[in-house]
Amino acid sequence: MIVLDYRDKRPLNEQVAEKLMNLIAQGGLSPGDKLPSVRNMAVDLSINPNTVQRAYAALEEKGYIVSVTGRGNFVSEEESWRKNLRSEMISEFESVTRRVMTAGIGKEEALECVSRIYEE
Amino acid sequence: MIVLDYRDKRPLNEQVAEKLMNLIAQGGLSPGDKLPSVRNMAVDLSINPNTVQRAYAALEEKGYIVSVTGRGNFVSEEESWRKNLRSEMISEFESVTRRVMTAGIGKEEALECVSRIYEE
DNA sequence: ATAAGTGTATTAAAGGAATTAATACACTTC
DNA sequence: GAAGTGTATTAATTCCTTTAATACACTTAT
Repeated sequence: MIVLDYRDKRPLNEQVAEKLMNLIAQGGLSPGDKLPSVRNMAVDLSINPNTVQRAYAALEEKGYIVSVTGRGNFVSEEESWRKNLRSEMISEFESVTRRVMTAGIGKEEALECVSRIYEE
Repeated sequence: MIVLDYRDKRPLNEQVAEKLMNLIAQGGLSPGDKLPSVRNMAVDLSINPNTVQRAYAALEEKGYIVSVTGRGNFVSEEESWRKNLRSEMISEFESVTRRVMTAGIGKEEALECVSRIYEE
């Protein structure tokens, strides 16, 4: 389902959470879908169950999933995270755009770059 | 000259290097300018000289500054880092744009966002 | 009802990376 | 020569992540 990148220096729990979040955002996991159990995911990734648990807890806090004791973890309905995701993404996009501008990259070049990515 | 953000979880040396790099890229420090000495900067930020030294070493490796034993650290001529800065910025911009696209934000909205930032 | 599978919580140990600390040395400027 | 500079080294400390080993409450299936 997901693959860890051990060159990535960030904590494993953050990495797991981010990869699952991306999967959810991209529709690889749909609302209502059941995620692998904490223990299974741990075996799958060869990491500790506690680490998976932290990743899941972070996802639940952000509204991406819902945890139900005894049943499992399930992808939330879209309404609960779509808006949040949008504003987070846009905010980050604006911030990077400002730095790009400051670094001396022209407006035209920036616009072309965006267009190019969207055409890929 | 710069201010540390202790909510930022990244290492201090990286943070110092990045903030100085931004200052240089934005013209807050011009080619030839002398940076605070390792020891003075350490006192200024209330951190260890070794940490400052690491930040300066990273900046020198990327060509932003030149270190001269006995004299100090000086901002490099622009040619030595402008190209590098451009490619790094563009690479980061592309990466964020992909994520923005993945998150379901449309091309038009992204383009408008860029335009808006550049008009500010 | 019982067993297996689930989320959650707790405590302890281990490991690694960043930071501090204390020096030392070579060089430049005054 | 003294003071200020960059650089290097080694050790200790501190903090965070991860692992490990359990335990408990709940749900599902048999």
